Amino acid sequence: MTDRATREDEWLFGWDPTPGIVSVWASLDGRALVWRRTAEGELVLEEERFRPWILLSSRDDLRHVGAHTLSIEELAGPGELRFLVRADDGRALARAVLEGASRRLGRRVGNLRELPKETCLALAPEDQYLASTGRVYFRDLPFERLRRAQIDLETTGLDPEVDRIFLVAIGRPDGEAETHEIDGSTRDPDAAEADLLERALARVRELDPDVIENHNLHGFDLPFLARRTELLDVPFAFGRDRTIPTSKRASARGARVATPDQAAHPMRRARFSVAGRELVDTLDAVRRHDFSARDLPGHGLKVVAKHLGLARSDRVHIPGARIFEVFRRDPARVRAYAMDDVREAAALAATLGGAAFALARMAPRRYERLADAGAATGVVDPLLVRAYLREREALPAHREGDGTAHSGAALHLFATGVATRVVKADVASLYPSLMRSFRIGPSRDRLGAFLSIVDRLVALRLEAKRLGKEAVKGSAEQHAHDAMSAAMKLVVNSAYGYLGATSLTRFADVHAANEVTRRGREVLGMLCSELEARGVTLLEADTDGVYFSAPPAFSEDDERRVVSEVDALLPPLVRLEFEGRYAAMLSHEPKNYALLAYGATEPVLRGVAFRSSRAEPYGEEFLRRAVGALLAGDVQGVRDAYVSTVLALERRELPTIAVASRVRLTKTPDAYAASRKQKRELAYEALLASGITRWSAGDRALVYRSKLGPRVAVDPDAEDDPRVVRPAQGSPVDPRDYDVDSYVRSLLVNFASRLTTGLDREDFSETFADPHQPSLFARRLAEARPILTPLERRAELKA
DNA sequence: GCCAACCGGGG
DNA sequence: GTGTACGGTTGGC
Repeated sequence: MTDRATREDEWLFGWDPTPGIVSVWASLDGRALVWRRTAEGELVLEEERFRPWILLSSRDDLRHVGAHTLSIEELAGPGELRFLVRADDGRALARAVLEGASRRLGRRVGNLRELPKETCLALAPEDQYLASTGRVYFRDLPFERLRRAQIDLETTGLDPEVDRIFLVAIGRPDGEAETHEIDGSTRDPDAAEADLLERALARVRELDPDVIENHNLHGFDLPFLARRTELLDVPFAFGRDRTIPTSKRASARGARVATPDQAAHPMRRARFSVAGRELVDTLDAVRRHDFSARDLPGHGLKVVAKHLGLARSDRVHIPGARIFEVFRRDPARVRAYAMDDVREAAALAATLGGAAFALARMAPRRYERLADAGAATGVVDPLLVRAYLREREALPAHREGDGTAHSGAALHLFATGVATRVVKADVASLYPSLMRSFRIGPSRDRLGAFLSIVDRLVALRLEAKRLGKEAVKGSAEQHAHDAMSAAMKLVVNSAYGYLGATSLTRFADVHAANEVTRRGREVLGMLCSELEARGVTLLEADTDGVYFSAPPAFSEDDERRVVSEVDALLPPLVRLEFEGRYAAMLSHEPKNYALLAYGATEPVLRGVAFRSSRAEPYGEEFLRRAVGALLAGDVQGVRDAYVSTVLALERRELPTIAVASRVRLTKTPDAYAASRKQKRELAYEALLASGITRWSAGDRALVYRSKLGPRVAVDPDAEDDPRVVRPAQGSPVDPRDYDVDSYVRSLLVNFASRLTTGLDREDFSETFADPHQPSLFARRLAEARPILTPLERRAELKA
């Protein structure tokens, strides 16, 4: 009997030591193609045999089958899926089960997936192979030894039915980039494009990468390439085994694909898959990263590369809609642009893709699947299935929820208005910590594998973080430790989601999930009252964090002291951390607030009440100034911001664009003409009144209210953007004919109103009084102070 | 104006 | 044989 620690290691990392696996392609006939990279870097292909297997809840459907064709093993324990059935050929195995089920049910059952999922578990062939052999990808193979390539298409537009591919950029395994482009001298554009696609695909096969990467690879490049090759009759083949065609696999975030039975499955989505290469989309890595980090300004390639410091400072920029037009004038510029793109995609894949790489060394699934799977269904569930199989323990059947509602986290708003000396404290990884501290796991997990996996991942993560810090900055070693840490974090944070996902995961347990949130609310409530007992004023608390205001006599050390005093009272493994301190906070509504950092003049605004794309620039600017002044305790400054904005409007000192709002046009001219009788819409009225009769759905415009009605303004920042509508030629660029009364009113109603909680009623009226009425209390505002109003304690449950 | 549905990306 | 959450934006009444 192996000891518990060794078994737990096997649950997490598998047990077969085969090194260097870079791709697996298995089929139900029991054949597995395994591509490996040797220590010398050479690629070898090994053709393996394995025994396909399924798990059944009953052996009844197999009574008719002779024992020599397949083997049935009854697993231990109370789990419903207790018969492990194996055969040399998985298709024969499926046929036997289906024949038995058809007899029993008196109707034809054509596919294992039609059987209720609580009676049958049948994995994809690769998953069967990896789970039963204990093999995993990339053992002893550092990320740097993977042979990676990137492929990026430049097209005339976004629709493969009508647009063409005119350039293909390829990032090579040696780190260089190259481009292939259409032969413009050819008469026949179809032949020219077909020739380009043939050359590009041949080049990919020649470079022979283990992994193909790009940003939105599965959402754009591959489906576009698939459709163009189909239309042009070019073989869409770039795998390592040309006898195996490029195939599709169902994937919720794949591209929509046409199915023969559109009526039955109208919205099928799929991703492409090829034998011998892993197709990895950096957009998945970006989304996964931002899911926990929440620090990215967007998920586009350029903006992420820049944010992570991966972009060359002089990289070429071309707006998407203009790429083809630029190519015709200046092809060298587009080549440089496309090569910058593949280099950034390669850097991004290396920086954020490490987590999936680390997961592929643990979970029994293909690397490309671990790169895009949700962590709960795609990583934790396969780990548990392999653990139960390894222990010869029956698996519990999938079970729908019993109707118990999933309860949520706590959200409290304790006070509104302006507070000073603000501290933010929060509990890191609250839910995993509670699960570990109180041993809350799925009730049907007889092996205790779930909590053991979470415990080990937390320990491994701490170790990886420590090693990452010790490693040389920027080294491959540091990268590997950081990736490991990111992968562990991902899985640990998904553990709670796993419990709650009753319709998705095998061991889901809504009662356990509710116990976690209940403990979470308890901890939040306790830390709030303990903080309050130490003399601070609570402002807002949400799930795992709290904002409070320290008394004037407190030093920063005192602030830190109360946080650590309260930390000491929390359950083991649950740690309250001091996260930050701010000079002031305007608390408006739950999750709508402004913070002023020490030494800063500009506040940080959070929540829909303070930021909206529809807000006109003059109002946003006013709000920034006014909130900044209010947070600094300068009520006269708020008044000054208001008066100067009103006067600037009245004197027409503000440019027209300052009062204009950005709108997106969704209706075509015809569609609006049809609906105009029922309802007039400001944006389209502005277009018509400005003499614009032609635009397309998806275009944008700057719209404002003039004295004579809605008008379109000229956007100087979008001068050569073809998707931004501009007024007829000859109209003034900045007419400043806006409707002053309307914008003065809007300033009060839509912007000044965000400051009501920070001032008492009289001060508010005084601050926002008509600038032309002489005040009766000229001196009052100099002495006015912002206010903070404690609310009756109210607790709300989040949905 | 309010709430539900949708989106996030790619040329 | 898949499946995030969340904050912001759009679109339908």
